[in-house]
Amino acid sequence: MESTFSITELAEEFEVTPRAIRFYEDKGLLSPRRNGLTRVYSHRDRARLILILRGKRVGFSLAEIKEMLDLYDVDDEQIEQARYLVIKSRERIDALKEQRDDIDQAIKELETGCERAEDHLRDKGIALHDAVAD
Amino acid sequence: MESTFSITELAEEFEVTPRAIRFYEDKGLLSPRRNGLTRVYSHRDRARLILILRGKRVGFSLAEIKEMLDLYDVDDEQIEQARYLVIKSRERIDALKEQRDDIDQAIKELETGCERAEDHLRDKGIALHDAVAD
DNA sequence: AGTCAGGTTGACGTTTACGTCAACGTCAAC
DNA sequence: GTTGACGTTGACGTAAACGTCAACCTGACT
Repeated sequence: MESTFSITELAEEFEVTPRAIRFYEDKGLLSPRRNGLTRVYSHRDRARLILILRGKRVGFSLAEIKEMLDLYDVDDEQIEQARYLVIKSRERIDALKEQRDDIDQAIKELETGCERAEDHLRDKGIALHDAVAD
Repeated sequence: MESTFSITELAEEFEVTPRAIRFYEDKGLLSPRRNGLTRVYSHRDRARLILILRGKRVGFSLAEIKEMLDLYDVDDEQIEQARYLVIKSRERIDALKEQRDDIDQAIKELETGCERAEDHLRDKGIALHDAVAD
């Protein structure tokens, strides 16, 4: 079990490009050690990357993720960090629920329009089953 | 009941900016008549605008909306248009459902992380109710 | 010596749907 | 005759998160 990682190792493991990882560093989310110029990632760096990607999955911006990670560093007992995380998570959950409602609404609209179009087709000629995309 | 509209009238009615409406024209989604330079919108133009905004609401790109509108024009009995609409709508519905699943997944992840953080806070000191954002 | 795999730093390009000027026209009202 | 409301056309700016070069270095193998 290796104790350090190269940029492409991490990139492949998590299916992101090296460019993306460097980008996160640029934005202050990562700061791996260097061997000369080459980046060398510790397990801690790897853990941070996991947190970054998890944050992205649930819709946080890189800026928000950075704030959380920064708190995680400064805050010894992670009290502020935990509090911030709770607040932000609740905000995000609310936003996501709204987004989900919007999606449900959109699906309804689409289904209505779809049925109307199908009726129209049935009227003019029955060729619905031929409706395969090119 | 007026039979034509100015750009700001439409903009206000549908709560978009004139800039947006001109943008749609630029992209070929609208082509109002002109009185000199000034744009004059008919009921038909207004109807198209409604379709554009509905399309946007359900997540179609302007390019996709344009394709539908173009078909609507060419296609006399709207057969191709209806078929295209059905296909695209189904695609969109599928994509939206996936998106909704992603959101549900994200909410779950957030709730888990949230609970963990709350436990941590409860461990260290009870100050959860003070956790109001600034 | 050559050359390849892997790494590096800029720096500009991409996407979408507009926002935000600037500089100008025009028509009616005062 | 000038003010004001409303309109016009460019043209550049914006957001986020990278993609995509170019030009370079460096150590290992052949």
